[in-house]
Amino acid sequence: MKIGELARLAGSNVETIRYYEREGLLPKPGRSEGNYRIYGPMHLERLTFIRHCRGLDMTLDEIRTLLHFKESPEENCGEVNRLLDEHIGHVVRRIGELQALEKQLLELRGRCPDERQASTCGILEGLSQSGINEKPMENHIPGVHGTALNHPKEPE
Amino acid sequence: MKIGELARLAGSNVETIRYYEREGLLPKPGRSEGNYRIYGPMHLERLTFIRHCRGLDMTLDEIRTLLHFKESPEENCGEVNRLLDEHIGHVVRRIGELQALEKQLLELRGRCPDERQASTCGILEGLSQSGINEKPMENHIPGVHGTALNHPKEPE
DNA sequence: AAAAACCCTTGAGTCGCTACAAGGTCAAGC
DNA sequence: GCTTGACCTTGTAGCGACTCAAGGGTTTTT
Repeated sequence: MKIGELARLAGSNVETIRYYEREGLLPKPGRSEGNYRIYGPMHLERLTFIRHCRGLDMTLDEIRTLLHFKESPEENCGEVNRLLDEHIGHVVRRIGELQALEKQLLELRGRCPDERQASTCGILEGLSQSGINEKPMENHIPGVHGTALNHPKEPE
Repeated sequence: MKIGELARLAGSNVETIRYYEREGLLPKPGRSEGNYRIYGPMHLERLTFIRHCRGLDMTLDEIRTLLHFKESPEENCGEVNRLLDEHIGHVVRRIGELQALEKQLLELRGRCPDERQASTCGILEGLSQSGINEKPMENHIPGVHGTALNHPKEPE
């Protein structure tokens, strides 16, 4: 199958597949006469695996590790377990951080219950004051904006 | 005051301040004879405001909007309230997503309670199967890895 | 045979910074 | 007066995980 079909089947998109190839996550497929990438079922399985992992918010590096174990069935999977435990720890910590953030935001929101002149808006006032705790973040779970799974865009 | 002192007072760092200036979030300060940026108290207040907002995981675009209202005290602050409500919505949604993610990860982890050969590891097996829901994410709150507030690095 | 749809490569852009390089400026100490 | 070292300047490259655009070639459909 060609790259477009693979993308459809895996719910991915074409650029992402080529990106994974560049990154060494997907093996380079064979080429057709016209220099098109030709994929087989194992490519689909591997891509699906990767997308599942990304769906679980793992980094490409973590996924690389997991793929290594998939390819070395005789090895001990203890590291897989550890990787997952650590990842779960990140998620749990991130949830806690976001809950603290939510509390702060709700408190801030409460300072301006109605619409008024910006000069007397309690929210803007609150943001100018101190007391907002900045917390260091040493894990790899992003903040509030962004980076979700990117899905192939819907036809319009 | 010069940029280094401003950075210290705001708990930011020098490069970030110059970056905000380039991005139009901080007004260009005056310059000294030696072409140094010279800041006043209002710059400090403004930078502090920005850092607070970043501490609440707002994007620079959202912050731009809020700054606009700070500068137009006669305007109605309804949009400020809406912006905050929307932002809270993002956070709440993201928490829900991460909780679902945690559940999935725990389930997955349960499939391999001990260390064994990778070929029989229930985790790797689970990741190869379908059934992992990829959810579209239209808000701007990142997933599990990364993007926290960047803090000036500690002296070692 | 022509048009549409697909594919190719290359390179740049996204966000919010961080960090480095190469150099200019300035106050203090010897 | 000269060096040291802190501070400043501009400019550039890098992070992660893609995404998109330009400018072609190939295949499929009409």
